[in-house]
Amino acid sequence: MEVADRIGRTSTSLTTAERRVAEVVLANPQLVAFGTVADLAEGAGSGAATVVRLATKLGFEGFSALQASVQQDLANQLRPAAERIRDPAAHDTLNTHLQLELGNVQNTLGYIDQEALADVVDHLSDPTRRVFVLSGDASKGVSAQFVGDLSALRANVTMVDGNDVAVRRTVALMEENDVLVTVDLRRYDRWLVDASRTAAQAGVWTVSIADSVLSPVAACAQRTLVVTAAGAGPFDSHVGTLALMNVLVAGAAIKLRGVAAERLDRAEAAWRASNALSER
Amino acid sequence: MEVADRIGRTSTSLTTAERRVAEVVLANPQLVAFGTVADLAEGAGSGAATVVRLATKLGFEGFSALQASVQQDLANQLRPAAERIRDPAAHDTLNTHLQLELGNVQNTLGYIDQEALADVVDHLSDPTRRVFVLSGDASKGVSAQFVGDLSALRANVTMVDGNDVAVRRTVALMEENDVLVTVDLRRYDRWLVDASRTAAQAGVWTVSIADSVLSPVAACAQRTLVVTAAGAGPFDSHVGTLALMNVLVAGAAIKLRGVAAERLDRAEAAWRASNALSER
DNA sequence: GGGGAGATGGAATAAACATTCCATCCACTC
DNA sequence: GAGTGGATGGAATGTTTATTCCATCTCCCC
Repeated sequence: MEVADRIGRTSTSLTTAERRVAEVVLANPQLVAFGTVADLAEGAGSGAATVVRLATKLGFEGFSALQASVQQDLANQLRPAAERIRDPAAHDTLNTHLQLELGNVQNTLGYIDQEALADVVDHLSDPTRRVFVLSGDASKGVSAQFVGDLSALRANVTMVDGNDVAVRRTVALMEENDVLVTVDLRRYDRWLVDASRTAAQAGVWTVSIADSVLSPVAACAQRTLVVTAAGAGPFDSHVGTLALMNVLVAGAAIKLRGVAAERLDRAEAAWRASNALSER
Repeated sequence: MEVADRIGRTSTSLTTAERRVAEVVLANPQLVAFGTVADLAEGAGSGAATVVRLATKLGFEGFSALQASVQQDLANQLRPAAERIRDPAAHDTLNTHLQLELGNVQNTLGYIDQEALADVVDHLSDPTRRVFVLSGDASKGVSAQFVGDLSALRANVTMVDGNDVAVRRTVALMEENDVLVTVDLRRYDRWLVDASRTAAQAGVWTVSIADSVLSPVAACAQRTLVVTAAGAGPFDSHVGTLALMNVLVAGAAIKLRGVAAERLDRAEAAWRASNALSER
């Protein structure tokens, strides 16, 4: 988007009112394309003159030129995606990734077992149960993301991590009422399979997030959620997995509404207090 | 489409010139939405008065009303899946997520600045440069995933983490030839902004992965990659971010082909040796 | 605390525009 | 072939809109 580029390049030299206008332009381009200077000014809570000043500062002849640019962008966006894809030297590699990742999300969320999903969400949002997450090396990052998000909603969510000994100890200490989430794809890590088997035998309720119902972890899990993880590079893509985790977190958030909201508020307050906030 | 309906209903009573105009309206709605009476008249090879007469004949107050109607239609078509989804009480929550995440991937990879992308990949795959990744709290997981994957391809990839002091020290020790990747969305963490600013001032080549070109980190970065992170739950979704990171990793893998392959082989060998592998 | 430079919004101005009116044209009828 | 009805485009008109200018305000520096 031409306008976004220009805003990015000019962003350091924008005044506060101009920045407000720029934000509206980015967030609500239709207001620029279809509206007038006054409309935009009102949307940004600024004067009309500021809008025009921003337009010229971005290198346009005036508001009208800015508007024309946004209109062209939108017109491009309106063209069917099929047409759009082939024209601008659509770097094949990028397009490959796009198709691949869209497929990962589509296949992961599209063919999910809804009953299993509901059951898993139920278990994850039961505050009397502790939740442990066990991840293969390749998916450690997304699993950490999952643990982080879920921790914001409820207590007692733990990433089982560290060396082999630490993992064994943690697993040995799990109880019947606990929930274990294992995340492991393709080349399965032996230690993870062992650990989850041990936990399952101890009566821990186990859900496996895997790339196949045939994965060794799935065998000893109460529920299995299958993800598609096709990657274009040397690694599997965890985009589908992360999308699934977002569904789980969102589901838990709904079930935990009261508790979760309070937790989020407290976290928010703490964040504000410790400054953190950097407006500008 | 409201306008199409009206044209269909009125079609029998249209004069030839009016019909010509109506055809242009249907075939090229952008001309109506973005253009003027004169534009449309020229497009249809008719006079301006005919255009206005058609508008009133269709039951609109005048051309302006017709234009507003077409604009609304287009705006609906344009509204990102994010918004379109939640308004009609579309209580198919899973489908909501699906559309949302597809939109995140589509918008993140679809509108990326290819030049910036190539430049970033170049820097990430330069083995003489050290790579540091600095992430906001909310995106720590996906960033860890990124660091993990990139580490498998090349040496000297570090997640800048720990307490405030540790971060400051690490940043202070960065050199001109280093690369800093910052990942921060919306409610920006102050310490991260500060740290990246410090690094940028020290001459470190910085790339910002952010949700807007106006993000404070983008302001002090050489390059900015913008991601779409619409979330249905209480948190932003990092699915688009992860997809982008996969593109970066895959790009680096290609550039680093020789070195990376050797590293991957060594890792593979180590993994096999320490057992790990559990075929079954 | 006082002075100055830049930022900001409101009002004046000029351009663009939709709308309306009217003269012309065309087709059809008697 | 002349007359009549509607259709059509060009020009006048009044409104909306972008633009420019300027007074006021705010923040920073001395």
